[in-house]
Amino acid sequence: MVKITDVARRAGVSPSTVSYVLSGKRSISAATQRRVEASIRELGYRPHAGARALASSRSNVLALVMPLRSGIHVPVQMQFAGAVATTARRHDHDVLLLTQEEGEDGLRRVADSALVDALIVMDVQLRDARVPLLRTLPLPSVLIGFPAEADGLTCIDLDFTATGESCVGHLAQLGHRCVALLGSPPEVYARGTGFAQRTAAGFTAAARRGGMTSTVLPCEPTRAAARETVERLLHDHPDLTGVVVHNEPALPLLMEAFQQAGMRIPQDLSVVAVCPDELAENTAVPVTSVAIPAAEVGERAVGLLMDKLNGRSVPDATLLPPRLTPRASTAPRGSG
Amino acid sequence: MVKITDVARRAGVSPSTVSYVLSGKRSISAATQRRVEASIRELGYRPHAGARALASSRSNVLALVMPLRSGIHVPVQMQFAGAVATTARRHDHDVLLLTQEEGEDGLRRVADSALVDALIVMDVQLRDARVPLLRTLPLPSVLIGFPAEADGLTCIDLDFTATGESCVGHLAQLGHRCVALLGSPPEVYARGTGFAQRTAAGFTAAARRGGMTSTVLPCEPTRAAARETVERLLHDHPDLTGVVVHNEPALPLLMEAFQQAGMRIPQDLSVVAVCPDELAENTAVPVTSVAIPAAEVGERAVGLLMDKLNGRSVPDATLLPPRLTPRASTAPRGSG
DNA sequence: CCTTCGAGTCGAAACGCTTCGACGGGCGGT
DNA sequence: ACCGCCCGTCGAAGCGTTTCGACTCGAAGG
Repeated sequence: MVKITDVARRAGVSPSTVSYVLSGKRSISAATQRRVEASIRELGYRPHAGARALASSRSNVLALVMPLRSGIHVPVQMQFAGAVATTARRHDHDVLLLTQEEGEDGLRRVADSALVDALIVMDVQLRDARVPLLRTLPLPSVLIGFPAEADGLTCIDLDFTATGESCVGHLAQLGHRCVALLGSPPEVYARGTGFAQRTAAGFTAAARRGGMTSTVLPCEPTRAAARETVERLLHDHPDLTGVVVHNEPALPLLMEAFQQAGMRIPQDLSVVAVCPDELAENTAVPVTSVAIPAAEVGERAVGLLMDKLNGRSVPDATLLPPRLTPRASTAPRGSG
Repeated sequence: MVKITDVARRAGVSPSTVSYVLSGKRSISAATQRRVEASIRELGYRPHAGARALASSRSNVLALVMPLRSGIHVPVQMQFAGAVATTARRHDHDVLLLTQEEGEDGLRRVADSALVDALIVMDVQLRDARVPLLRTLPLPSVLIGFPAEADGLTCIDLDFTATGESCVGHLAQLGHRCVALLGSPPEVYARGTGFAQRTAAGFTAAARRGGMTSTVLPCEPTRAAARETVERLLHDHPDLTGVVVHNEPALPLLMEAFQQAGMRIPQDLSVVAVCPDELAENTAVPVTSVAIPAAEVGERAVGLLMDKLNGRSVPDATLLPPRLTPRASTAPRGSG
């Protein structure tokens, strides 16, 4: 293994000088800098991560806590993780993957052992057991999603309230008066998952403001559940003309169920979804949708964390505005 | 921060004794052991990961290299990653997430800097640029998938050749004589992805052995591509009665396209898929399928790595046998 | 009864890096 | 011409573990 002393000897300087070239924490003459860099390159030197962490009490690793719970859409999570990983690298950090298998102890473990410098916590619940723990840990963290009590924590997410509102707004503009939200499986609501509840809240509030009739129904992502949900919905609300679907895997199933129930899309029923564009573009009828900007959330989350690590102050809450893309699944009421 | 000297003092022993209690590398009297463990517990001691890595030249972290390429099914990857993470923890290791963004340099970086002890490399191509590099690295590694030249490397995967054969076998048993394989998008074949090619090889060989007519066609996971592929297939092979689909996102699209082309499943056409059970059970007609045992692959991969790290010898190749689950999408030929 | 051995413990030397204080030499200000 | 400063560099002291010999017992073996 080539170490800093080897680099130093070859460049004719002391190890500390090499270190300063690497970190830029003291000024170094251009000539020395060049020699040291050449030496590093020629020897293929890489600082030993452990030694560095020990001496500097900075590991340059951040933990990504992915619960991998049921009922959440995996591709979105993955897109997010990918963005976190590549953005972290851009800031010279690596990413340690933590699943919820370990629970809160896992967080404490990596924090106490100084394995990581900071935490990114995904899939935050409204009453999340990890949140009080995060408050006590000496490490900076960023949450994806908002717990009920978010004060003092740095959180970021798509603005799901505005998302719900924006979907309703779109339908309202097209003249729809009776709308429904078909959401995540019941377990997701039961867990108190913020994004599900916020979408529902925004949806309901906007519908009420617009004087529209509205319902919210959870839905399992199975063919049978989709059919049953649709039947119940149409039975209870015969004048329904618009739905918002916030449940990726169920979206195609629900659309099919509506069509089999005799509702043509968009002639009889307008559909808006909260889902990735890729999915929205590949359903039987391309779906008007609001995408979750997973990549942007991931990037910004890392950015926030870096700011905190570097002592810069950051906003407590970052809400990304929804962007609705109209497609073929929505049309003015009565256009059939 | 509480350190090993604190623990030692409180237990009335030397730091080295604490270390030996922790590692079990020397025998310690039961009494001492108890006192040390109590001390650890009471102080909430966690060894500093960096210091440990420096002194022992073992970081207890392994790298998971996930390319995040296009055309591969994300949920399966994720299931795999989850299994790796939890299994690694069971062996007292953590997992560092590496995307392909960094390319081969990323591998070299984490290896040279001693950030990780070992590598798990996913989505291996037949001619993979990372493979020669892995040979030169001093770190043990396990590949998920098989490159063209696998000698000297430890690889594990579902036996895709047998999978292709098994699907054909199932169709043959039902009396089908003209079959097709609808596979991954062309880009996946173009990259020389082992699993795609092996399934095709097994499929074709088994069909030939059985005296069946067979075709292999790639397919993009879009509605339009699915329709076009199906039309072409039915035009070129009017006597087609069985298909194997090895392309998760395209599966529902293809089934729909077949039905719209007038082929009822399973009366006119039997369909076998290579996909997760969850997907197979939620298509319009539940699909006979071979699932990719992602969790098992992940677990075994970590197991192999641990064996290598501990100097145990391991088999070069591990091929998991396919398990075909019959469902409603396959029936004897001419049963309609 | 003396030697030998192993079990149990300790002290000290790494491990490879960062960082702090110090130092020499050139420069500008007076 | 002198003082004080800042720039660039160095040496040495850590950072918290692990691990290697060495040491002390008490027990087993001759």
